Amino acid sequence: MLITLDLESDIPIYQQLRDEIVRGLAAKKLAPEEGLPPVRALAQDLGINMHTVNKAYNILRAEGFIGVHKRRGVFVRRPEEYRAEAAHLDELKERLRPILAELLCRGLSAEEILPLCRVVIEEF
Amino acid sequence: MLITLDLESDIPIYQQLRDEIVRGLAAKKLAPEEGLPPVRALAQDLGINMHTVNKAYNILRAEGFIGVHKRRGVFVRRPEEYRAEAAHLDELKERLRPILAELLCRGLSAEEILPLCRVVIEEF
DNA sequence: TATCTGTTCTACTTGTTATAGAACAAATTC
DNA sequence: GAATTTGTTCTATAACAAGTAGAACAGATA
Repeated sequence: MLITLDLESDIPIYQQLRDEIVRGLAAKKLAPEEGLPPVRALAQDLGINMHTVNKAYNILRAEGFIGVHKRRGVFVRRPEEYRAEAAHLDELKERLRPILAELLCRGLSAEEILPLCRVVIEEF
Repeated sequence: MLITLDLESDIPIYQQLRDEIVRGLAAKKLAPEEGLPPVRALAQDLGINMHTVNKAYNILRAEGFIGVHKRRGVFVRRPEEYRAEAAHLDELKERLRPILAELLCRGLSAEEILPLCRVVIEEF
């Protein structure tokens, strides 16, 4: 799976890495039980620090997306294990709100925004 | 217009304030040409520092939403002056992507996600 | 036993966030 | 003209986050 980072971005590297892996899950480019690279190897690959990769992995684990075995390393959990619950939906709606607000007040209608969302979804 | 801030949040105060004002625009609770409170008064009202308000105002101005007169203060620009252009749409799609990806990989289909977006839009 | 895994620890640098106070320039009001 | 109100700019400080670095640890496995 290809991971792209922008080291110039004002989005933290660990956040970008976390987002890229979630994107891989959405696009089904990461299968359940599949192993992710060791923190040291991935850090080397991406040209970043081991601790930065570790931070991304820890967030993903806290979010339920991955699990950790000592020695076997990090692996993707099964989708049943991180299905959306009410709390997730609330938090995701909170994060959607400011973006949708900006689209609205920049003159787009709901009938223009929803197809735009569909396009983004279908790009995965 | 009511502005709510969460000083405990990990989202910076100036960002929350900026988002609240954009939300006010989306909800049409802020009319074009309407004046916003002076930085000192709003800071006092919200219990935050003047420079924090000023930072939010500067972001909003850079984004085209507000204008500044010396002495008359800060005012809302007309919607024609900040209509979405291609660059805006690209940036907003980028910001939507990780959220929609998370909804997808947590098991929601496009047919569940789009109505959810509609609900958020209709709450303004 | 040796090795590979994530984890934890200290340490340091850099940049961001938020606060504070002072002073400035422009525009308006008296 | 003088005083006032506006955003702006400056210096300063404290707290925190991000990223890097190196070392050491504990568990699992070959």
